[in-house]
Parts: sequence; structure tokens; C-alpha cells
Amino acid sequence: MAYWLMKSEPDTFSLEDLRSRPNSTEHWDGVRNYQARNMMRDQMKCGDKVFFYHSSCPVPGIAGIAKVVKEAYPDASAQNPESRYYDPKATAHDPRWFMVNVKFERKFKRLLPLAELKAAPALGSMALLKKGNRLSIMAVSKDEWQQILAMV
DNA sequence: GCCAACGTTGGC
DNA sequence: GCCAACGTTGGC
Repeated sequence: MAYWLMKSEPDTFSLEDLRSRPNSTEHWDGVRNYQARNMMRDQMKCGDKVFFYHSSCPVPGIAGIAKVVKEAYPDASAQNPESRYYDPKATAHDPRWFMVNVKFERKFKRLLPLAELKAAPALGSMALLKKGNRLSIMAVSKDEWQQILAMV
């Protein structure tokens, strides 16, 4: 089982939004970065755990935990001209973009702010904290996962 | 709103 | 294949 971190803007889709979906499950559409896509498509497996990260908001940070409940399949929004995620180069034959389904697992007692993660010496090499890393999906090591859980 | 750090596009 | 221009992300 692997660990991940997935970013979402809470104004668009928050952890609470995920919880309120039918079966607390939603498809993670809209990923339009090849590195992030490849991780989703090639490495994410059912049962993997995900830190749900709130970005572009007053206090960015980790809100809680979700898990992968369906492995990669074509992201239909890429083929929908009405969608903000529409990509004219995506076709039924070559979907180009993929998504997984994630299910709400739990919300932390408090949001764990990015500033606290940055201040934790044990997390010094975490991808999230590397300058210039804007990937919306990244791998989290088991050590990092456990360190972060201990901070909540 | 600013801006650094990317990633993507397209002319050549 | 190079690289300038442009677009996006996301913290601050």
C-alpha cells in the first residue's frame, strides 16, 4: 500500500464536499499534468491512502484522509466541451487524461497547516515542501505519513 | 495582486 | 531540437 497527497482548492472541492458525496466517494477529475497523471494511472492502487490537501486558500494544509477506491480510468471531462477541463486532443480512442475514485476516510481534528509542516525538521525532504513543486498529486513516504499523523 | 517556478506550445 | 512566449499553480 502506498501513500499520496492530493491537492484541491476547498472553494472548488473540499474534504467536506467529498464526505457529503453519495457513498462519500468522488472521481478525481481535472488532473492535466503528465507527471501527476502518470502517478495516478500507473501507481495508484485501491486501498492506497491519501492526504487531502487544501490549497489556494487562507490557511493551506492537510485537512484529512481519503483512500483510493477505484484505479485509473479515462477522465470523461476531457472529452466534454462544456467542461472547464475540456481538452480537444483527448478522444475516446486516446483519452489522454485519467482519474481515480477516492473515498472520504476521516477529517483531522484540526487542519494541519502548511506552515507547521515546513517547521517540522523530520519533513525536510518532503516533496510538498520543495521549492517550486506545484504538482497536484505527489507521493508521500511511509515515514512522512507517520510523522504527519503524529502532528495532528 | 504579485511573482517564482514550472510546464506547454509553436515557430524556426 | 532549441527556446521564447505564454499559461498555470499556489504561497504570500
